[in-house]
Amino acid sequence: MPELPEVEFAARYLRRWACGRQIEAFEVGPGAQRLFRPMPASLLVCELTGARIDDVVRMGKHLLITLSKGGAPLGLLSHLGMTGKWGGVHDSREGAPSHSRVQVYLDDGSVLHYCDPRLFGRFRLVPGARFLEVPDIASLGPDPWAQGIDLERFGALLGRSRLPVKVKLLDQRLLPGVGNIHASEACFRARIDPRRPSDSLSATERRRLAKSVIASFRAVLEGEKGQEIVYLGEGGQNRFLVYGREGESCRRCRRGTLRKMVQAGRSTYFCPQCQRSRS
DNA sequence: ACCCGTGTTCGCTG
DNA sequence: TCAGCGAACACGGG
Repeated sequence: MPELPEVEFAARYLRRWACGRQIEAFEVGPGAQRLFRPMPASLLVCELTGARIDDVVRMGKHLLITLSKGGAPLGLLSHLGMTGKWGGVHDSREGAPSHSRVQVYLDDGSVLHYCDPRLFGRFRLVPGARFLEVPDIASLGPDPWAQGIDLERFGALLGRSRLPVKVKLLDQRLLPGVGNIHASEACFRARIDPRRPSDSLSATERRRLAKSVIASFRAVLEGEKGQEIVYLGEGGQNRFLVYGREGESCRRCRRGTLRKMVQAGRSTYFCPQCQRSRS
């Protein structure tokens, strides 16, 4: 489910559930070994058993669970892939949620379940506290939600690429946390044609795009009042402006019909009327 | 049955 | 060497 807002919710949820708790057991379900590659899951089980959870932070779409064991710091990176989700149950006698792949038994009797039907998520153990040196993390740009967007840097990176701007937005070195939904949403909010080459945007357009990314995140983060996030499908209604709305009339200009196209293998939604090449 | 997919990585090509 | 593309990953839902 995750782009930046969902991962932010997951971080808050985990923080509230597990901070200060000790891990009594860490179990990995059958078939879930691939979540830990290239490290054998058995090694993680060994390292994490008995560790105390200190904090949970988010960097782009990555979750970093910081722990300590015998006074030594330890980090567990969790990436939710496309279908990963964390959930807690108060009592270990409750049945596991569907597709629970990893179970973290805590010292208050509760259990955290990492659920991931497609197994696209990833875990990574980071010894010590040098989290920022992990290549996955080091290559990310500064987090746009936590740290704001550096327009200087944003402009320099866009100016160096001729990729369609919507495709470029998916590059996690730019604004980590932007995914396929918010890339479309941000282009729409900024009234920029998603096909425009990145280096063709004016300074004004780049500023508008940066603000639009934040606005798009904020719409989700403020819309769900800290509850369980419901994205598209299964009961949740579509709260996005263009994503998944092919064929509907544009809510802004009321003239255009929203279209769907494929860019670099991913769906892009846009309004051909108000996302024009100029201005 | 068939197609699609909120993410990332790998291998191939030009 | 590198930007760019498509496939692969694995499974549920429309």
